[in-house]
Amino acid sequence: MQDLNINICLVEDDETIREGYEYLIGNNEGYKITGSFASYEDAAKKIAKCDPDVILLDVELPGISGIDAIPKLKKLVPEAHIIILTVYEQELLIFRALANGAAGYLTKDTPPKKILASIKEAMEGGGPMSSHIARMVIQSFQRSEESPLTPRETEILEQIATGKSRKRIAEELFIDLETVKSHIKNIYSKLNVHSKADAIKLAKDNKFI
Amino acid sequence: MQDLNINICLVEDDETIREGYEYLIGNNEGYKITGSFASYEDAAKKIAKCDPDVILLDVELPGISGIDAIPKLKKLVPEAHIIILTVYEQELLIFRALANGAAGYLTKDTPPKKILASIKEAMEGGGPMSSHIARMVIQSFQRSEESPLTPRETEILEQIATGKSRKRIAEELFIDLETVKSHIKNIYSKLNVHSKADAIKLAKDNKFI
DNA sequence: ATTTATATCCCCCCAAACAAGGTATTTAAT
DNA sequence: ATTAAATACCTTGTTTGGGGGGATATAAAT
Repeated sequence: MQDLNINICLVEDDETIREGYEYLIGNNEGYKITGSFASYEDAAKKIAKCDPDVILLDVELPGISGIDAIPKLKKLVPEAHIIILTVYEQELLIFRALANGAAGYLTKDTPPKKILASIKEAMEGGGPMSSHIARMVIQSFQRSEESPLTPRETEILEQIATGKSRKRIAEELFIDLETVKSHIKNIYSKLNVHSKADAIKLAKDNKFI
Repeated sequence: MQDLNINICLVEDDETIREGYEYLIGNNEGYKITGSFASYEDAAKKIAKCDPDVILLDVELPGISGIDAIPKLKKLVPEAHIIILTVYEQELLIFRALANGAAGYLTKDTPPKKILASIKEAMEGGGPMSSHIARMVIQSFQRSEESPLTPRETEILEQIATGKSRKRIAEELFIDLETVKSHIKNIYSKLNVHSKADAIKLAKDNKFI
C-alpha cells in the first residue's frame, strides 16, 4: 500500500458526514483528500485544481443532483473515477448513475475498509459496487423463466426489436418469409398484441427478451 | 463466521484445479463441499442430492458448456446461487452467463479469500464479480460522448428502436409526422445508413443509444 | 450582424412491409 | 397417439418506409 497515492474529492452536502469521511479516508497512508464540497456548484469552481483521481459523490445535493453532476464533473476532470456514495438503492437511480458515467455505486452502510478498497479498485479500472447493487445490476441482464414464447419465437422477436424487416429476418435465419410471418402471428396471439411495438414493449417489460 | 453453513458444489473439468478448490474452500469453517463434478452431465445425476447453496461453475467443460448448463442447473436446484469461475473475460461470454441466471462472475486469478467472501456474498443475495468484470458490466450501461446525433435525434432513434411507427412517435412527442421524417432523414445521413435496422445497429454498436 | 445548428413543418412518389384471416406438413417429445 | 414446435403456403387490405425536393423559426455562436 505504500506506493499508491490517491487524490480524493468529496461532494456531500451533510457537513457531519463529509467530515466523517474526510477523517476516515484522509488518515490512511496513500489516501489524500484534496477537496471537499457541499454541492456541485461549489465543486465546479475548484475541483479541477484538486486533481482528483477519485470523486465520492452523493446523489441528493442542493442544486444540481449528483446524478446530473456526473457528466459535468467528467468534463471538468476527465481522468477522475466517480463513485456514487448514497443511501438510495432504487433501480432507476442506479442505472441512471451508471449510464451517466459513474465507475461505481456504494451505499452509505459500506464499512470504511470497503470504501478504501473501492477507491483503490476504481482507480485501477474496477467497478466497485455494494453487493446488493451488484445483484440488481446483474438481474437487469436476466430473463424471465416463464415466457410463453418458444425459443424460436423469442429469437424472432429479438430480431424484430433490432428493426429488421421480416424479409431480412427470414434471410438471416434461412427460413421462408411465410414462416417468419407465422411465428409473428403466434407471438402476437400469445402476447395479445397487434403490433410489433406493443410486442416489443410487453416482452421487454416482462423480460421475455 | 461460526453461524454460517454453506453447501458448495464444484463443476470443473480440470482435476487438479478442482482438487485445489476442494482443499481451499472445504477447509474453512462454515464452508462444506458437498459435491464435485467434472462436467454438467456428471453433475446432473447427483447434484440435487448434494443440496448446494452455491455452485462454482467453470465455462469450458466437456459436453454442455458452463454457460448452457446454468439454466439446467437452476432447474435441478432452484435455490442454488451459481457463480461462474473462469479464465475467460470476453464481454459476450459474461453477458450470456448473467442473462442465463448466474449470480456472479469471477476470474480464476481471484485470491482464495475473495472466493470465500464471494460464496458468502452470493448466498446472501449479492452479486460477486471480479473488479474488471464489474467495470465491463457497468460500461455496458454507458453511452458514447461523441455521438453525432442531437438530443432530439437520439430521442427519436430510441423510439424507433422500440418498434414504434413514425406516426406513433409523432403523436407521442407532440410533433408532426413530417418533423419525425425530417429527423430520420438527418439521422440516416449522419450515420450514413439507409434503413432503420442499420441505424439502430450502428447506434447501438457505438453506444449512441 | 451574420452565420450555424437545431427543431420544426410541407409536398411528392411508390415499393415494401405489416397485420389478420385461413390451412397444412414434418419432426420431436410425452 | 397426442401435442407442441417449426416449417411453409395463400389471400386481402392498409400502413409504413425511404428518397427526393424544399421552407421557416429560434437560439447560440462568431
